[in-house]
Amino acid sequence: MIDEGVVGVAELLDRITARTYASWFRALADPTRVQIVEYLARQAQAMSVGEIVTAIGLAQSTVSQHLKILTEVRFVLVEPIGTARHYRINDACVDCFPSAADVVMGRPAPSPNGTR
Amino acid sequence: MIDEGVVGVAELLDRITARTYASWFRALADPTRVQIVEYLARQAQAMSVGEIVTAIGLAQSTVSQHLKILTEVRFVLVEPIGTARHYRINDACVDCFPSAADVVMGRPAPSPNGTR
DNA sequence: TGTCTGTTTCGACAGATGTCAAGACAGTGG
DNA sequence: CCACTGTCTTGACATCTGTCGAAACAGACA
Repeated sequence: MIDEGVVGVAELLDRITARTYASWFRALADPTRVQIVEYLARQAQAMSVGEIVTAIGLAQSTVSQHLKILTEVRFVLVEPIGTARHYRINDACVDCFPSAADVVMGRPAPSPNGTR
Repeated sequence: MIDEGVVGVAELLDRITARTYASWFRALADPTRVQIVEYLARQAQAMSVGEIVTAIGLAQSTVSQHLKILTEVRFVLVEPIGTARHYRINDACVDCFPSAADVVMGRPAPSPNGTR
């Protein structure tokens, strides 16, 4: 996809792709969001906002804002349950995100169905 | 009420660790820095600032600022050569960064000498 | 209907960030 | 010594970000 050019001319990662990767990294560029993601990743089931707020210890509007950011990049998924909303980690992103890190850091991306 | 679970305990990732991980992700939370890292990762040798500036196409002071950020988290290493400074990717971080991503995303970290 | 309850959105504010031009700084070579 | 060259630092500016309280919103239920 990146298409190594002809001679040693090292082309740049195109701006669109770079911006996409950056948006993924930016989603985890805040300690609170790191805690939220790591917390959700360790839960067997989806958690309500109230439970996450209790765990994190910040204002509910703040946590809601972080969850919005995390859902926009689809690191976490949301499912409405009655009047509540339950959030859970997106297993697909658990795979694709470290792979993106590999690519940016110059390592071959792991095979899709692969023996990672 | 929060803890001592009937169900899973689910402690939070401590703030210090979360802040450390977040600082790593933040270093790549900008498209320009993603391009710089990916560019350096594809180079066989260390590159001068001037070469990087040419590749990136932004002001020299801007690139210098980004390189400072990347060296602070040690994603990039610098070696002075005469009046110039050459930057290269830090292979150790090429390993540790995707591993950190694994941890945050709730996957077991790859083994240190691992068959990754 | 009206009132809970759980959640999102809004408005505000301090602080961080990305960018550039201009200036400072350190080797190198005349 | 002076000038040149490559790089870093500074100052300025607009924009973005994290946080909170307050307000808005929507489903459940009396």
